[in-house]
Amino acid sequence: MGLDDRKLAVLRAIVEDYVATQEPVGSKALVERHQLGVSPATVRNDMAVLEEEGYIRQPHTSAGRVPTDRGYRLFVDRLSRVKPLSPAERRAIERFLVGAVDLDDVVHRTVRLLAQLTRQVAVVQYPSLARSKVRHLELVPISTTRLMVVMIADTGRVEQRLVELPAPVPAEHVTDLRRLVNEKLVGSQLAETPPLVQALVEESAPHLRPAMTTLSTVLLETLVERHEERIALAGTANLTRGGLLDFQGSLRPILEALEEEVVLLKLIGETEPSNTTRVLIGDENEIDNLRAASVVSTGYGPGATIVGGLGVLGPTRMDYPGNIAMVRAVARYVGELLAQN
Amino acid sequence: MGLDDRKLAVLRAIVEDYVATQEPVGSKALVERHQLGVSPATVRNDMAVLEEEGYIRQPHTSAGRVPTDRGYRLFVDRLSRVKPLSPAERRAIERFLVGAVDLDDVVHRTVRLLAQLTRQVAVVQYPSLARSKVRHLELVPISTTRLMVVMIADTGRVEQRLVELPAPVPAEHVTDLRRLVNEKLVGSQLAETPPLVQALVEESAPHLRPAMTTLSTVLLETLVERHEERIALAGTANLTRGGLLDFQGSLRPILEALEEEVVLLKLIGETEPSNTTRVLIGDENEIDNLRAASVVSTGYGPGATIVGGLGVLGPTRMDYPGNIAMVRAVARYVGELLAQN
DNA sequence: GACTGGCACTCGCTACAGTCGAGTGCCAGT
DNA sequence: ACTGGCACTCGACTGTAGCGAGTGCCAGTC
Repeated sequence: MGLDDRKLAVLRAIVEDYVATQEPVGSKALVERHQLGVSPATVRNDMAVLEEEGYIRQPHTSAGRVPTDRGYRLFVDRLSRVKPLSPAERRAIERFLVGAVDLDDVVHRTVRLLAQLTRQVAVVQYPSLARSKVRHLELVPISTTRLMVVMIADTGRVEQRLVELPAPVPAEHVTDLRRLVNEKLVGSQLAETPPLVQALVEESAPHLRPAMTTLSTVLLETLVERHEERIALAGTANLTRGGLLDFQGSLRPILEALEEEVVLLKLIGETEPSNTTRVLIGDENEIDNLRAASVVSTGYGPGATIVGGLGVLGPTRMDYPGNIAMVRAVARYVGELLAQN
Repeated sequence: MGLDDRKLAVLRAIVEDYVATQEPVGSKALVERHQLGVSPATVRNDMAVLEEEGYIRQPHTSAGRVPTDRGYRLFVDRLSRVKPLSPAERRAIERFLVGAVDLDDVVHRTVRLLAQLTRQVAVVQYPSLARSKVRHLELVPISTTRLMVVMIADTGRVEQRLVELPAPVPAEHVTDLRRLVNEKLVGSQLAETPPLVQALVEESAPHLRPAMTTLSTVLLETLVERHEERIALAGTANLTRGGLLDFQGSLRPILEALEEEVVLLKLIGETEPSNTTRVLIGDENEIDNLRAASVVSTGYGPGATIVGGLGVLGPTRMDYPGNIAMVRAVARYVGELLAQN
């Protein structure tokens, strides 16, 4: 399988042209627009090889070539040149993110920014609770048998939940509970909380036992098990660009997938290695509904740690180098923002 | 202008058939499917009148008739018969809403339920802060110069915000601040808070003044002015049903509009009169992007008070009676749920 | 042996003509 | 006031033809 340099150059040219024009690209157009230094006929031969190897294909016999998922993959892995952000883009990022007052605010601004820059659907995961540390736990008595538990994480996330106590608990006891819970849990990673919470129940004085027991149940339930992850989404209108040519005519499956938090988490939440950008192209995607889409995602967080993921989703025919650059840049800025916190 | 009973019956039949089949309906089909008791020719005469009056129109000369926005309006106002929920639907509502642990949970379940029942896009506004009363304000010291303010509303909503203090404040002072703020504000409607907060600053002891001042600014800013309203959305995938025939072929403007919180609030947030369902049909909509859509919305809240709005959005060609019934039913159930709180 | 020019061929796209039929408007008759 | 009948309109569909982009292949050249 000789994929010499020129064949690779041809593939790169095909991808770039197709992404730009959205139309199958033929041999003649190719030599005109790129300095390949050979004749159309030669390019045709190369194309035949590329097709045989599965990197490109013909929509119909008398049409130009279009990259396959495999072609995009090769392009992303070996052929794309890094595309530096324009000063305007750089400025847009800075301007957009200053003045955020809130974690909510940061996340919302980020997701809108990403959608606007890439002109794709943007997804941002809130800092994962599992990766956060407890900064403070507040117990607010609502009535004698009701307690509002508020957990503040070091990433700025705040979760709250109402607790129904089995029996009335006087204010002093609440103070005790608050002290105990904070002593034990503050500073610990949420994912490692369960044994600590367990110990808390066992060690607590008899008169606090019942309250502490229900409290612990709720803590575990809310903070560790149940929908601990949140997601923000923006730019769905961008799916309609490219007039139904992408996504083989129906946005249905895409929109459906975007409504499932679980799916989105799978897409951008799994990004482990920092500094790396993950690119999923078409079929590589495990979610059936998204077989016609590509995802560019990365992790973000203060400094080198990663507390969540963010990324964009669009047609396989997307500007990979550009999107990768933007996703990276935005992730870096958000990380810095969180570090200042 | 004679719109006798039969003409109205004809209009109703046209609307019902068109909504069901999505195809222009002709005179012959009409008399076959409905017991109008007259011949197609007579119906044709009636149709001519209805068209002249602007209730229906012909997409092209040799096609059947289609209702206009005005026709739908008349249908909704005078012709539609209430459509009682099926037992299955009733059960679905109940099943869906029990087991909600949280306000967040209630809202999310509600919006998904609505989307599923109506097969349209569903929108639910979180209980409006402006209409809520303060139940408790908690001040959590994060460091000596940072305070987390947590506000718990009687509707179950919880808002928090970080405050940067101008100078370090010792723990005892925080306790004082907490007491003062709660004494003054608990139980008051949020919309009426500003003067109270103002008074709070003026009345506070000199040593608390600086802290109270910044605190008050943040309180006003977060709770009254800034994005006090939240919205949940579901069922956007339903827009793709009816295969691009609705919305004249492009979902673009609709999706764009749905991303703007402000727009959605305008749609469902304005619903004042309880017990009433508001129906906006096509052009009646003030938002240009939504000129091809209809909105059915109503207010909800515990008992007779209204704390927020909810509704559905879909093509003008929608099942108005059904959607009205469902929106109402869901609003009532959610109200009951909130009342139990 | 690699590249090139030339040529025959494929096939989707567009335009055009013709037919079909659903649906209409109108009118004379009951 | 309603009805049956009839001429008419016009979109949808079908089939044909011509165009042209693009290909594959082959013989020739460096």
